[in-house]
Amino acid sequence: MRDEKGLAIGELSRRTGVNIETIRYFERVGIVATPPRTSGGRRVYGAGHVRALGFIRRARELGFTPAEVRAILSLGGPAQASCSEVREIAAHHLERVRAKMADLAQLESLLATTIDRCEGDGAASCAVIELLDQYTTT
Amino acid sequence: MRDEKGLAIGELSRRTGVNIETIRYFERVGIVATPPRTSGGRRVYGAGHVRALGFIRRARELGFTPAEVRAILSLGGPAQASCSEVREIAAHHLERVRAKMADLAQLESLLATTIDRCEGDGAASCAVIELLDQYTTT
DNA sequence: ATGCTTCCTGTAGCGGCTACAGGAGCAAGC
DNA sequence: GCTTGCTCCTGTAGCCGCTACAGGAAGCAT
Repeated sequence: MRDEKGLAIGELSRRTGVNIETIRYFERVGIVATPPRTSGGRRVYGAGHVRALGFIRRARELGFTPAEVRAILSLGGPAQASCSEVREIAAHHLERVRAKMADLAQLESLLATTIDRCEGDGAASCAVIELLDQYTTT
Repeated sequence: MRDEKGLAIGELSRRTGVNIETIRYFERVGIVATPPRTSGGRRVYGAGHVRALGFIRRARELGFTPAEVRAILSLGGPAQASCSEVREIAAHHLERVRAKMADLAQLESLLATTIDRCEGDGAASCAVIELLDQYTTT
């Protein structure tokens, strides 16, 4: 099984950095294609699987949600997916990233000024606690 | 039970916006104090609980992790927590927020330029797919 | 007493994995 | 051939932070 065209699951795991259990999990839930088996029942993976797993990993690193990854993979994966559809998914993702950035920026300034107020003087009340101690929805 | 000093769980839920099941869950896992009970076995909440739940909710809205919320509550909650300890937790949180912002900024520009490259020309290969299709760890 | 609402406990589900246990495949050494 | 030792197999249960349900009891108004 040292042929390029037949990897055992452990080897696939090593090459892609994806946990063995996770690979089987991906198969179970339909994220990756079910590989063929040896006569003894062991999974045999090919280059396509290596690519797909690497793809999944990369996409998750880039913050794509599992649902988005699924969507791209269901378009045929990196090999066949249509450029425009993938681009649309990425564009959505970009929007989300930007929204999150805006949220965080607001939060950052709120936290920073509050912490600063607290640090400045040793007044009776703690600005940070006050900040947290109001449950009216923002 | 219309006394200010004795709320049923439903009323507490309504006032704080925290799900009834979640309130009981918080009790089970030790996030909030176990309230006294009526003779019939029903939980009776007071102003302290209202405050604590509101506090938890607010802190979660502000992105504090459950562990951080727990930490602050274990300092005695909004009422007794020490200003400096709370401030330290908040400062850590602020750091994390800033780190995340930096990450997102990088991701944003990567996504934006990649999507843009793809949009520009109808070349053979899709820049977005190429971006995703490399599983070497960043 | 009868209904109606609220509350109680206990248990199971979600997603996205991860971690076992207990058994079988398989290659290599002797 | 047989044992050793690794990898792999299946199935199940655990993690977090909740949420949802079932089946029953409390409590209030009529």
